[in-house]
Amino acid sequence: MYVLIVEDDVRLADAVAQILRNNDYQVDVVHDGADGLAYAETGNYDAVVLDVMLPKMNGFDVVAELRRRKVATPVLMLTARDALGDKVGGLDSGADDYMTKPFAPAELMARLRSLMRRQGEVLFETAEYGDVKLDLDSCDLICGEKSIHLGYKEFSIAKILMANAGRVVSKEALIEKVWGYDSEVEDNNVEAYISFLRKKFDFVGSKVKITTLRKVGYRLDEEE
Amino acid sequence: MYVLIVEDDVRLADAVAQILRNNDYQVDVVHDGADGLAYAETGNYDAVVLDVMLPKMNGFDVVAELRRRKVATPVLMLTARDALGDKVGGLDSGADDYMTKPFAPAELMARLRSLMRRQGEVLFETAEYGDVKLDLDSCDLICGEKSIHLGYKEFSIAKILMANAGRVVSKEALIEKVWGYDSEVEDNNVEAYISFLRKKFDFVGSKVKITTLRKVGYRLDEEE
DNA sequence: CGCTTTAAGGTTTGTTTCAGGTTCGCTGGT
DNA sequence: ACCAGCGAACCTGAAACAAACCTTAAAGCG
Repeated sequence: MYVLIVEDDVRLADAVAQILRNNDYQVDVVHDGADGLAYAETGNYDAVVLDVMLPKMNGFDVVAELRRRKVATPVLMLTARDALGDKVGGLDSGADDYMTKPFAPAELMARLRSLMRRQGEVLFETAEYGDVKLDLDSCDLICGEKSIHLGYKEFSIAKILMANAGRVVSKEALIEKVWGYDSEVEDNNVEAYISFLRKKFDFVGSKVKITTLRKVGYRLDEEE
Repeated sequence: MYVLIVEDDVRLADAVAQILRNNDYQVDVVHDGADGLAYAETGNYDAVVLDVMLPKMNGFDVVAELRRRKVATPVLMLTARDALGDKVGGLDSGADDYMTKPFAPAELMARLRSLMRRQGEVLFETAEYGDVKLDLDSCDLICGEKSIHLGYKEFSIAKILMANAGRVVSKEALIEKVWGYDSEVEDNNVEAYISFLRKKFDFVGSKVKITTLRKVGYRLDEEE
């Protein structure tokens, strides 16, 4: 479980980090909004703890931008005081929960657990679907005895498709998550990778297929 | 992105419309509750901004009626003053958010964005009428065990018909919503799609039929 | 070198058009 | 009133068309 802490007050940041580490979380800490956004954007965290008052970019803007970029990582906002305005602003801009400083360690943990549980229902964490597995370390696609290596981009796409198995993922979503929100990649690029992936799914003899939904996107399905 | 504004104060309505247009939304404005209901009911908007105090039919009743008719378009209610009663009433009757006048343009935009984002995630994944369902992700028409894929245009038309099930939809309305308000499409084109759709409704063995009303339009009906 | 991107031609699928047929409602004659 | 006949509106299948997508090869790039 990875958590990102974005908090400029170093003492508080350390304290929170300590609490989380004591509860067996992996923790990264950054100290301003711009860094927070950059880190969170990777989508590699299971939750983000985000202060409102931050150098470079305030917490609201960070969340808002994250959401705009279709990063769904749950965000717990910290605000200095019980300012109702902050609360409204926070939830509005896309945060999932909100907590006033100071707070008890137990409350922090409770809220975080709650957030991650909520997400757990929706997002697959296992890179596994049907008869195929995705080795998240080595980027190998595995099915039974056979396995084949995936390039990093192939791998990212496969991961996203598997996380949303059975649901449709649009080309735009793939581009945004794999290449970044403002990239100039052509649709054809995605198509090429889909083609590669199909070949590799085929090679390992999987029953899982990528089906195309014209004008809509792609979806991972299991052949019956 | 289409937004409907229902507000009897013409100056305010214009102001709001302007704000939205500046943010690249398509905006329609109507000035009383009855019209508001009629327009919103089409299901063709991504959000509705709805005043509480309205001629003909007040905002609460409009939302309540919308929800009763299974229209899930998110609604942002406007109320003249910070009357707590209004707020409770508004959220109670099915509105998704609530804002007091006067308000800052930025706040309006923030709340609208938040509403639409929320809609993107959770809102009905399927439209439903009689014994048929429309999978809004995969564009499949489903009835019992059978299902069949719809092309994008077919799908759009089916969606509009289902959103207005039991009511008549004119050919012009269909053309406007599916092809755009200034398109040069022939009526026959719509007729062709209606034909396709009938065939597919038939294929899945649905009891739902598209009935023609000469010189008027089409309507979705359930065979008794 | 392996991964990524670009380019080009081919394939499929959804869309539009067209032509002929059918239905419906109106009109005028009985 | 009734019915025949006519034209407008509508239906539908086939064929032409266009857009989206696939695939492969080859060119970049670290």
